[in-house]
Amino acid sequence: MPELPEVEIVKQSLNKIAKYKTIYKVLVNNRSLRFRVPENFENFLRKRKIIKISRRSKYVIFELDFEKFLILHLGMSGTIHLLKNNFKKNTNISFYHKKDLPENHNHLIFFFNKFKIIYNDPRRFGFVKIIESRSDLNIYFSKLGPEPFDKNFNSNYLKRKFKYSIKNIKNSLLDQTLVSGIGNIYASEILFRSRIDPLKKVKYLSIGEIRKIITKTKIVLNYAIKKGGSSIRDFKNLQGAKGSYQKEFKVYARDNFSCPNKGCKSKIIKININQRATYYCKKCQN
DNA sequence: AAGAGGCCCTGATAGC
DNA sequence: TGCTATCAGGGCCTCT
Repeated sequence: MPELPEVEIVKQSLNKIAKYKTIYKVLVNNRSLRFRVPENFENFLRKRKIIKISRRSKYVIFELDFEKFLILHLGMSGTIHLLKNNFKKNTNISFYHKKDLPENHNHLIFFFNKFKIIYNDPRRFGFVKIIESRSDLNIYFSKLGPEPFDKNFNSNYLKRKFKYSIKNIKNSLLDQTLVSGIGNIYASEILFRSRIDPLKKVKYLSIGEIRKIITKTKIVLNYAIKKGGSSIRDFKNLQGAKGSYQKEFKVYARDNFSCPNKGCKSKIIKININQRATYYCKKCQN
């Protein structure tokens, strides 16, 4: 489910709610997430204060007191839900009503004084991890490439990385060690707006094409954040409102629709690149 | 050592 | 309707 924009929305919502709050209890209903939730998870988090919530790539990072960290990855189908202990109207933040919570797969519940944060994940590709120090946190993320908005994600960097690589550009955009945070939806959207064939080998990209990819990446991701993320199946913000960026999709899941470029009479086609659906216009992207 | 493919898992949908 | 097959937004691991 979640790519960088969706995780960013989750992070922003969590900060509004849980910043400076203390977790007083954790309940683990199911330890079999992507990685097994450790036996000491509940005890470790009990009575810890959250200093702030941040994001790196598609990971949510809870910074706790005494320089400890909790990392959360939502995998393909993870969602976060807020539940107020005593639901009241007229509060300045709207909470999930209990009836809107999914019935199953509520694997983790974090109890706060006035609310609960619930981690739900049908496919269980998501995971949590405790990190014991800031240096361990840096080590954990050391293999990730730059954030798309980072100044290190620039044309010199990509030129160097692409010079001898025979990989296609679609797959390269999904490579988290090259640039972190882009997933399968936004990869197709970025390449359409850059007018580049997703199958093109990166060593053959011109400097102009490389610059275009960088610019369009920032534009697409930024705009998606502004629109509250994409809700293909089930992505909602923590208050249960859906994002709306899926309405802006030019190609993703739009096979057999007409190409949205003015004057182009081609249809959007769907192909598989390394087992992942890829959508593009053969006429505009080459 | 880069790059491709398998695999973890449940649920929604399509096709018969 | 009810079965089976396919596919879904991620990333780790293994093999070549």
